[in-house]
Amino acid sequence: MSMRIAELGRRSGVPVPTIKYYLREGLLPAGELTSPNQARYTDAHLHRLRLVRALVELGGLSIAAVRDVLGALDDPDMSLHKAMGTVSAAVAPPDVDVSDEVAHEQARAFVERQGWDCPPDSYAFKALVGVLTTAREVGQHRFVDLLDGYARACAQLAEVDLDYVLRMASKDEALEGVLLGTFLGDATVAAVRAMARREVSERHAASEG
Amino acid sequence: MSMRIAELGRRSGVPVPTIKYYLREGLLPAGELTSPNQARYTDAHLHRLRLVRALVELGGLSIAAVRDVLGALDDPDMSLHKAMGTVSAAVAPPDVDVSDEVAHEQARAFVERQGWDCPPDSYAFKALVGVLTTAREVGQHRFVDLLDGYARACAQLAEVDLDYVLRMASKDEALEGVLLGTFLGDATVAAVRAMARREVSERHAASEG
DNA sequence: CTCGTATGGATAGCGGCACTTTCCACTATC
DNA sequence: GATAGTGGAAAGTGCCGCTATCCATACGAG
Repeated sequence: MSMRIAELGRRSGVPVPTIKYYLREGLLPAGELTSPNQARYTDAHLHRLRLVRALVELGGLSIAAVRDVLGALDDPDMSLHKAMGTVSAAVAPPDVDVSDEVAHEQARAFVERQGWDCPPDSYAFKALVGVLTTAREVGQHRFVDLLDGYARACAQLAEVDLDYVLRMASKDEALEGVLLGTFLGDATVAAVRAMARREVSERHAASEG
Repeated sequence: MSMRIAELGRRSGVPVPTIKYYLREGLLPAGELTSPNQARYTDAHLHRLRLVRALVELGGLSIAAVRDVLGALDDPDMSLHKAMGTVSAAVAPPDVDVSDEVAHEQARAFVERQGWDCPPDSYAFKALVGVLTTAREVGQHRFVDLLDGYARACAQLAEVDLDYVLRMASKDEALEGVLLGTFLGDATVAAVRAMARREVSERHAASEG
């Protein structure tokens, strides 16, 4: 279905000037020009626009990060594996301090213990080192002991995620599934974790007396 | 140990003007005045300052949100339960759209299925509705099917977290543990999840051929 | 005692970012 | 032919997390 910019705005809930801004920033492909100052937009534009908003609002990504992620999505040579890396890069805070030797060693030992193959220059590894560094700085010296418990739960999460992606019909769909799965998944885990913690703590309080 | 503002800055790595800014914003209690323009700061200030940086940098909280969270920490009447609510509120994006009836029903049914007691006006519930709404908007209609799998993993995470907090000696320590556990935990889960996903997808690729 | 440096406190300024506003010549539509 | 909408460019806005500048005063080495 074809539409003009006003309808695109109405159907997405995004103000027209903002859509123009996204077009300018390359987050949205230009519409098909029918005359020098008239263009038509399709459902694909609407879909992409909703995707942008989801990344910005739910994922909290900057405009530049959204551009990177969408670029990966549009790249025909993009594998699922590489796409995950791009997403990790986009989510990661720009400056993680990786200089803490102890935290680095804790992370390395953890990865080894799990028998995982995660290179120290990957974003995931750096992110973990950053967290462990922070934990040490704020005096949570036992925090590192939680990692193995977390790993078991996360492995379970990964199985669930993989199953979801494998049900996708096309590669393009799977790519978008991975991308969204990461953001939606992180947000979902945060929410469900809060619910579960509440539940577990109440159960504990009840059993105490 | 007692120090002046320059040393506080040096030991925390935070510029002195920024510390002054935090003092102004009420994120850090004033030092003890020894004369009209001289004050002394203690290790408690240093600890608090590191906490603030962790919340800002790792948790991505705004200054106002940090103030709320720290206020909860300082409140002598604060229970672990209430503290969790405050933290959830601080992490939550300010404006979640909860008007999607279908998403709301999906969330309600999920909570009921789990046998959980999570009121629809809690931040966790609203956050989940927001995620499900977004999932629907971007066309991930099967995303809701992941919830039960996530719930099992999150329950496991919650057990691990609870165990960690129960080992804390004092209530104050436990409060700070809960607070930091939420932020550190979310960041850790994101990082470990990325590692695990990578691992699972590689294992799958290997078994395929 | 002196003099350079540091301090607390107040006020103003800055840079980045995600939009918004304004303008224009032009076009579709009523 | 009047009115509203359009693509495109450029400048402006508001917020936020600092950062810079000042000042009267206080410390601390010599």
